[in-house]
Amino acid sequence: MPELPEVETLCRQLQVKIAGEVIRETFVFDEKLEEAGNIRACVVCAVRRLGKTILLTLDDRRSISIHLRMTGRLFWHQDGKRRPYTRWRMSFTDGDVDLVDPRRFATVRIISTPQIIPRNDLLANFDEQEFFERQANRKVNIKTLLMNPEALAGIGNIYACEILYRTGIAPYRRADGLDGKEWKSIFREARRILKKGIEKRGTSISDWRDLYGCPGENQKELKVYGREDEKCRRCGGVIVRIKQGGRSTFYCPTCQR
DNA sequence: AGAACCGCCTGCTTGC
DNA sequence: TGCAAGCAGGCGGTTC
Repeated sequence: MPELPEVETLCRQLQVKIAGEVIRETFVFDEKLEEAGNIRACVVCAVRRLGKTILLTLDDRRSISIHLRMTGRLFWHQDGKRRPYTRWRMSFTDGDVDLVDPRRFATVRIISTPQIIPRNDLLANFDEQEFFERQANRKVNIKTLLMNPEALAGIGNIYACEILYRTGIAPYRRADGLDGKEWKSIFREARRILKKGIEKRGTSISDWRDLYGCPGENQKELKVYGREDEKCRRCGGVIVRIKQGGRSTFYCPTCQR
């Protein structure tokens, strides 16, 4: 599933491919995405990432806001064909960008270009002070907080598990029980892991593919996610899986306290 | 106010 | 083998 590194990978590829280009037309193949039709002859001025949202700024003060949720993918092609589960299309002079999404969770909205950029993105203009004021004293468990898009942008289940493993913090710890040193290590490791994920062009554990259909390489870097009952690479203990807020959390009970 | 839970979706896995 | 039930999960909305 696309998280920050996957979306960043797509944005970089889109930047090269469509920034400055004209959207000739958009096509809707799923009535849920109806509002994303009728874009005609608009220039894509900029490609930006806001957390896991892809923002295409147009030349008419509007933006196309794309969120891939679980199984959404963007796919560049020049054959004009419609692959299975294609829900929406942007047509350019020399090719198309298709939204392919089997489960139909992905959203495409046409919005006024936002002027205020949130400051909860660890890889952008992160506001640490605001984070401590508004998030660090909450009673939720740290795993759930890491995944909360209001608290931190772009971190989903896979990267949340990996970040906590690398910091040695148990996922069930309450956010308000963490000390300054632990928060520091969360920020540091989160940045490191997310950057690594971008370098590796994302985690293709299930169906993630980039704009050209290529898998990423980051799945080889995973230490806990999807490794229930397997050995911890650090201590040799067994990785366990628990449920938090309806979602699977993987962690090492020995290394994470 | 803030934490927990629900619903949207559908392909894949599991169990009988 | 075949079919139904269960599972996966981001996140906005609702409920507790």
